[in-house]
Amino acid sequence: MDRQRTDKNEETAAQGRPTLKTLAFMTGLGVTTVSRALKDAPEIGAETRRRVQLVAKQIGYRPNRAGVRLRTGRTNVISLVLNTDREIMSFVSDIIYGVSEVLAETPYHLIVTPYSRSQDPMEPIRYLVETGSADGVIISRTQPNDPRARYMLEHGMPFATHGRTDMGLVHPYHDFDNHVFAMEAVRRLASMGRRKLALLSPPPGLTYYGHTLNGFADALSEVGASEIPFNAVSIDHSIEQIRSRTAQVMRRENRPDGFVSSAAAATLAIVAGIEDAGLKLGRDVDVVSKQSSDLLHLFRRELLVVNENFRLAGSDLARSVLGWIGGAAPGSLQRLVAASDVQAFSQPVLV
Amino acid sequence: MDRQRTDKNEETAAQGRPTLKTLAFMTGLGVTTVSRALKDAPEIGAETRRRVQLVAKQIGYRPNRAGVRLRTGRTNVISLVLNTDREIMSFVSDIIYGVSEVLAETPYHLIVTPYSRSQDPMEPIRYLVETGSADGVIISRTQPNDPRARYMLEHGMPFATHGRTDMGLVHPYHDFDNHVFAMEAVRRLASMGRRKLALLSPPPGLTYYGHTLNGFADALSEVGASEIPFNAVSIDHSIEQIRSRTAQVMRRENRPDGFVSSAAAATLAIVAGIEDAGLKLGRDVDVVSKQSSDLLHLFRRELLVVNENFRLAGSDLARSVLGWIGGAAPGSLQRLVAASDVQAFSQPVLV
DNA sequence: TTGGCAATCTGTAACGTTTCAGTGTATTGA
DNA sequence: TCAATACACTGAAACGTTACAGATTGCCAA
Repeated sequence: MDRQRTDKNEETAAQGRPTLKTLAFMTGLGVTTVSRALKDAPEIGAETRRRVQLVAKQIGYRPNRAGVRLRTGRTNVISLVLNTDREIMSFVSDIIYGVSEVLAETPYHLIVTPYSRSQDPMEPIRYLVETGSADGVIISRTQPNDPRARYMLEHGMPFATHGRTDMGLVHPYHDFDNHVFAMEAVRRLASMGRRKLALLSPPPGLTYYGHTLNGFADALSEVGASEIPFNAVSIDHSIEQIRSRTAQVMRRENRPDGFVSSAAAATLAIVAGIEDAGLKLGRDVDVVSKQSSDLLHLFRRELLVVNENFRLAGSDLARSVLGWIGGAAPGSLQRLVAASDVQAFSQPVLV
Repeated sequence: MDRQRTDKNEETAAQGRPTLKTLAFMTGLGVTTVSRALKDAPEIGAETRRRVQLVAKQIGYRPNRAGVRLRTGRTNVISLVLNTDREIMSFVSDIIYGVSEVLAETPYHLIVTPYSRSQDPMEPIRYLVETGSADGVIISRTQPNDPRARYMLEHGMPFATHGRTDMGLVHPYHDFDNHVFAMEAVRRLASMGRRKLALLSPPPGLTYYGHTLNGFADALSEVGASEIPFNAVSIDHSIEQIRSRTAQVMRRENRPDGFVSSAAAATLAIVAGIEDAGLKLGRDVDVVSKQSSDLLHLFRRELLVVNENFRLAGSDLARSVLGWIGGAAPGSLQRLVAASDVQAFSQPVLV
């Protein structure tokens, strides 16, 4: 009996990666005690606890994720659900960086769960919930009535949304105040004497489409400017579509003298369209655009910009999900980021 | 005995997610048989196999990842290792999309493993290998003598690199032919009468830095043009640094009349610098740039571009790692993508 | 008839972890 | 002195899967 036990432990100790059994053998304790000692359980003697933790650190013990997951059901995984064709480029990497930054200090891994044109957006969510592949989920392209959020709430899956919902259900979110953005943009254009404004909106259906539209409309009436309809396209459309539609609109009699654009890439297309029509940015028309990296001023110095920080969004979303998992009230994990002021180009300090 | 068994199975069947035990109970077979039947093992009767697979599909059975992982050591995970501050923006999302696209059709999940300024690039690699957190790894920012590749090769971890190494070791890679890119760029500039060329290179240290430099030099001597040194900056530098360095160089007596740029964002800075110096793109100087999305022509129509497809890189890298895991020879999983021709702006068809 | 063999199927153990239900020993209160 | 109790620790079982080593059956050759 004693011999067999010794054999078994030596066998274990000889293996590559240390496990609880290895630690138990080295400390002369039972596996249970070691497990408890590592998580600071109260019924373990202070000295034993220290000893175990010391040995664990020395030999570089790391709990086996599969073992923990099988036993507890906890995956230590946060899933970021992404639309792989619609999402605007640099946006995604920033969010991923932000999320990673937060998860790096935790035992959590980030898994990217994609879905594409053909698929129901619910599919990856159902997969995650049904298979229990993650402890928490981050979604974007949030809708006012978002079936994904409702589903996860019903199934007890912690999540955070990039953008708000409007279903009377409470859950963590991170959102940029697009209402204020649109208002400030309009006010700025108005202050420059622009009176006929067009909006290149977010994709209809998403929550911030409404916020943007309302802000735009509110400010229009505030400053007494009027809207030139431009709603056949949104920032989800292709560069070429936006460009040609802009050119079309700019060739009309009653053309806009100001644009508000919800995305930087789309702004490039708007400007191209303006110039296709033979008009000049800054003289015939001004454009206020959101951007997530500071590049638009290089493009045309006449552009007016408002910065939206997606890296911040990512880290915020990650913290929110972790908070919910950790037992915080979902209602306390909501954040609406104020839109910064509209910025014009200022000559950089040359070295 | 019989009663106990029945109880146990009924208990199981009542649970949320179906397991092999559930299937065993429903089919009246043993757990082992069910497991074998699902993976088309030869010693299972044809009818039994069909029956088990039918029931499994009906009740939506999905193998528990933790169970499989614990038992077999296989994680069904591919890890994409990313530098979270240096990587150029849109580049990353494209790669992720490409990888996802391939993994979506497999049982593999994609986990993003970040590392940042402060860290040793080896750290995430060691973590992955030591903890066995992934079955395969994708790395970028590859160096001629890359310790990460060597380490993974030594430890039997399948991987693929974005960019080649030059250590005499064979492993899968995906690379864009930057030698040809640089040559074609120089040739194009030469054909336009440009004779004094500057190169905004990739970061020194990375393998494709050398490829680019060599291609640039080779073509210079071929066409009899000369180089204006511009090697105090690389595409890893900040937009502002590149911009001011460019302006500096352009104000010199012996200024370049042509640029070759290895990245689109950097090209924006180069053009800004050129204009800061009071010169005009297309008249005083021409610029050939790589780009990964078709936006540079919107920026300045005089720009000449070569497209590099990072989404393709991603899917290629994913396929390579899977191939290696699946037993293919690593030497057969290498791909060098030819650089496409230099493209000038052509008026788009307006709708 | 019998031994052998192929064709199917099955129970048990193990992967590493945590939880449950203890076990043994010293300390306390009366 | 004895029971009660706090303290420190422990083995066994379970999570879901696969591999190993059988078990049962029918069939065929000798």
